Amino acid sequence: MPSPLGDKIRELRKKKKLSLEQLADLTESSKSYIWELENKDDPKPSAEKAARIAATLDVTTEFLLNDSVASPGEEVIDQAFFRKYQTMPEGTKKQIRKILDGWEDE
Amino acid sequence: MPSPLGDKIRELRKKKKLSLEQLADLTESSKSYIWELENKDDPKPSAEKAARIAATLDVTTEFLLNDSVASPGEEVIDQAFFRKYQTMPEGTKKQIRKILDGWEDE
DNA sequence: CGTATTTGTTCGTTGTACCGAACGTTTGGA
DNA sequence: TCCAAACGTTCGGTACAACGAACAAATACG
Repeated sequence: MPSPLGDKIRELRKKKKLSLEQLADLTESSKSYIWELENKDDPKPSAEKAARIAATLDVTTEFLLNDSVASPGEEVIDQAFFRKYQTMPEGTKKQIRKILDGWEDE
Repeated sequence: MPSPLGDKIRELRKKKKLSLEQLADLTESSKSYIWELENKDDPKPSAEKAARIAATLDVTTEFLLNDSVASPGEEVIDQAFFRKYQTMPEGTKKQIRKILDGWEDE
């Protein structure tokens, strides 16, 4: 009795060749809990855990939690881009915005 | 003893002229819990609640939870930037992503 | 093969997310 | 001024998120 969230975590974890314990350590969790997230019926992690796990697996929290999104498609890539942009200092963001504003379509 | 998360929720809620009860109803929560999120020391909502609250307050989950993201003024600008980015053709977006990826910190 | 080490699974316990209901406070309008 | 909604606050209870430690399976390797 898996769940979309569980399947995504397992798949991404194996793609990164991580064991339950390794992912647990990287996300400040226990391996038994990671196992529960992957195998339990309807896991409901805290925002904190979900964010840590998503970050470690290089996807957005939205991708992990939103059941309708299957594979990291354009939408998810865009969100990852936006998340990265948001973490940048304001000065840098302003420069990037200028680049975007001046972009010539084609 | 407030928290960054609590301050953001309260501020955004009032900007939308919502009572605790109204926000609670819109987010499938109780008003006592919304109050806790706004006023307790270090609130740790589930990913589910955080996402619902962020959505009805028209901000990203990232903004609500990430303490380093500062003012909603900046956030609004960022979201406007993101909306513009999203309208661009995939080829252009890819170029912009490359620029961002190669950006040196500081 | 054997067995050592790594990986995955189970389970009892504990802290806390989240709730409902009662209580206190502010607001407005008659 | 009064009071009746609307709003905010407090609190005890409950379900379950998250953990640690012990057990089982799988893998590595001589």
